[in-house]
Amino acid sequence: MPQPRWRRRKTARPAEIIDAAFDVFAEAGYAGARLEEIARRAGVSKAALYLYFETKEDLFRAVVKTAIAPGFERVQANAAAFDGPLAQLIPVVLAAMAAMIEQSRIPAMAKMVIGESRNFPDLARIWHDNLLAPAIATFAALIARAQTRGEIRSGDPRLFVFSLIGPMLATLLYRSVFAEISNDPPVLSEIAAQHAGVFLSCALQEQQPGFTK
Amino acid sequence: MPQPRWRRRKTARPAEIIDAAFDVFAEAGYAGARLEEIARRAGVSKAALYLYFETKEDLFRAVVKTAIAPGFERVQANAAAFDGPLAQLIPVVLAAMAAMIEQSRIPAMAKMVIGESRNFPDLARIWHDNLLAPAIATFAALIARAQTRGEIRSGDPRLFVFSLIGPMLATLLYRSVFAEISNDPPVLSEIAAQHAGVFLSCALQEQQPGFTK
Amino acid sequence: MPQPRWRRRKTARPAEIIDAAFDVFAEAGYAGARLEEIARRAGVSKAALYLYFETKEDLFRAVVKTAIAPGFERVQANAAAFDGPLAQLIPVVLAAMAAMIEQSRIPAMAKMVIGESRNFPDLARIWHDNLLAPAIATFAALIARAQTRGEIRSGDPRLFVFSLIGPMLATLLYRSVFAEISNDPPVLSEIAAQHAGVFLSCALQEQQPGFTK
Amino acid sequence: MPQPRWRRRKTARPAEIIDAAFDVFAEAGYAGARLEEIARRAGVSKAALYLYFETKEDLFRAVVKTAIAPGFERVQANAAAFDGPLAQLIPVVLAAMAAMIEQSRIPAMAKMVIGESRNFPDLARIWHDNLLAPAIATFAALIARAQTRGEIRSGDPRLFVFSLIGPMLATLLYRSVFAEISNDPPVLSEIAAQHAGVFLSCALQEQQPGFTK
DNA sequence: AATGAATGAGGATTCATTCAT
DNA sequence: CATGAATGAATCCTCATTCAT
Repeated sequence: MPQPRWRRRKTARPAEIIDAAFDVFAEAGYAGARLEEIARRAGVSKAALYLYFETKEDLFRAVVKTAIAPGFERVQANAAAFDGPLAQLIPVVLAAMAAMIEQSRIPAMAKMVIGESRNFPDLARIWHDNLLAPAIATFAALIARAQTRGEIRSGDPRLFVFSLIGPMLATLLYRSVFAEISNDPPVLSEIAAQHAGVFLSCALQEQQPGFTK
Repeated sequence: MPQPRWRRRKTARPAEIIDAAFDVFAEAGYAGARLEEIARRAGVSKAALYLYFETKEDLFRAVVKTAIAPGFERVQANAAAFDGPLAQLIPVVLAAMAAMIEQSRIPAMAKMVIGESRNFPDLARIWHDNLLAPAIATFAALIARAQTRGEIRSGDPRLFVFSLIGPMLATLLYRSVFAEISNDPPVLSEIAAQHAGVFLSCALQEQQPGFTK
Repeated sequence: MPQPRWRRRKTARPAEIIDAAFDVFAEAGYAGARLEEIARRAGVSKAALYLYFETKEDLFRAVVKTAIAPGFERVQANAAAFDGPLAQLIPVVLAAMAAMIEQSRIPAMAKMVIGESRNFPDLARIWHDNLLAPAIATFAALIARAQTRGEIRSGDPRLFVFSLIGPMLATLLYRSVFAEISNDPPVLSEIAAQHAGVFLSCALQEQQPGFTK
Repeated sequence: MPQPRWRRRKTARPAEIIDAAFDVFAEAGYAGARLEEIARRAGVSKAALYLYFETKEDLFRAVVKTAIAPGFERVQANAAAFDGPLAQLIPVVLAAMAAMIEQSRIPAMAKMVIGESRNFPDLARIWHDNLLAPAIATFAALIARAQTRGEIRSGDPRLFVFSLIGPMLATLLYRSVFAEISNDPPVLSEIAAQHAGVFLSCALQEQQPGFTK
């Protein structure tokens, strides 16, 4: 009589279920995910899911909300607190982001948010308001400050943010979409390093003619 | 004096169906899409879909294959044929891509491919092999050549492609995911113009110290 | 190859389904009724039910509405049109009602309406407004007229309607509730005949003392 | 100084549960009733119900059996013991029944028995054998005796019982089915009073011709 | 070629009931 | 005695797919 057939685990259960659900949703999308499969992976019965979540949709929301990566916020906070020249910050921040993303489930999560945004606009809003908007604002502010200090050429700071972050997002998606297909997909940390160089090139280019639109 | 208009439909039907299906798949994802809705929008009966496509999956494949944007190939071909300095090509190419994307259904398509890649690995492969891989190869070759000419600093050309294209992909996804949420989403053509400047900064920076990792 | 596996019977189907549903609902009550059983008895698949009715509730409503017996209305109309002395009308009307009820499904229907009235207040209202209220009003008017003519003693006409109809309702319910139990349940037509005599006794009693409240 | 109040509950529990169950069954019918709701109203856990009742069905039976109104038996006993003229008894008995019913849960109970009789024939039998059959027999005997005394016209005594009781049953059901719908439903005590007069009219009518069928 | 009608397979959800504590 | 946690067995409902016309 080693373990009782089931343990009372009211506290642990929701997290375990969310965990299992994350995987299933990530693999199959919202509509394609089967509650039975989620239950199986969580090691509970289908009915048990309903002890913790009202509906499939409710569970999905919980999954998405849970995954608003805390790691991301830390990186962003560090960046916001930095006061030195941008040229010192950028390589560090990009490397930190790369490392954090690589060991998180952000890629799978990003795929889900992208794929289900139309069906769950409220979740898209949550991601936007809690994650993307603040991150963009933080970086835009850093860039704007750098511009006043003469470290960065003139231009729309928000667009510079997309210039800065975009390649990492592209890499991340490329990897997770074509994981099984491309035999040597780009590595996030490498893109981070090389792109930091590209981005910072523009720092001293202000006077150089010929490259503005 | 027969019914020529009715006759002619026979040829047009598959395309009309694919067209309607595109919209529905784009809005709801593969699993969430209802054949009934597709039929309704195509103006035919549900059963009629089966005259042209064996299964829902078959129709989805047709949709995705059809959407491998021809516009994209043209832009890429133009770029491949260009022989001048990269600094002249980049702004033109990015602007062309922005224009082409803005009036195409590529954003919706990208969302679908991203969202369903795990369920349809063969489609992911098709997109990869027919669209992304050649595009990346073309640009990587251009960059490599520019490097030998001393126009671009040293570094992995494939990664430079992500540096070049990533911001546009990020913008495109941001727009389509947060369309209803963000009140002034970045404009693709503007990102194209400004990012061209950023990217090309590195052309002459080779000797400048301090920005490599 | 005698009969095709199924016949196209779009027109007949809804009525057949309602018919089968009536029986099942009557036997098991709303909640206890199984759509599978209804489908089986109607000779269709469960899914076919949904071609004609949106939900189980919808089907139930259709059943109840359909059963607002047209026979009843005829009897009532005849009664309303009659202009002779009440003593001639009553026996005829009660006999007609008994005959009509005996060959209709009103008893089963009444059981259902009684049992589910709390869960389907709108249906209770429909029965009330379309069947009971008019019937009560008709009879109350007849009795009121008879009172002005001196044919019926004074008293609340609506209450007289309950005096007149109540025994038949009681009989009808007794029969359908205890059908399998009582070995000689009262017969509706007999109650109708005998009670007509009882009710009309009061016609000439007006002057007799001692029985008014 | 133990916990006497808590101890005492053990005895009270079953009755409390039956009480709560009565309400829920009355509101939703057997199938529609949720054990969870019953438990909630009884202030115990769902599992606790199973300490006192084997199954839902078992609990339902207990509810129905418990509700075989003792008040009813008293009224009936009084009637059976009466030996004067029927004209004196009837108004008193009907008034007593009206009063008793109005302050009891008989109406709700009647609805339940009517609604679930087919699913619980044994309960229908219990109600029949313990309540209705004796009551009918009692009144039929009274009427038969009155007939031998020349107080009541000839006719089937059992049918006279339905003539006598039917209007009250009709009123009771009308009130409980259309409680929320009819804005001035008939009052039981008034029907009792007025109908007593109607019924007794026939006492002295024996010789009068013209009202038999 | 086209479709209205029909269905089988399957999915989310509910609920009476059990079990370990 | 009492219960929170868990579940198996339905049950309603959906939808891709088929078939007779």
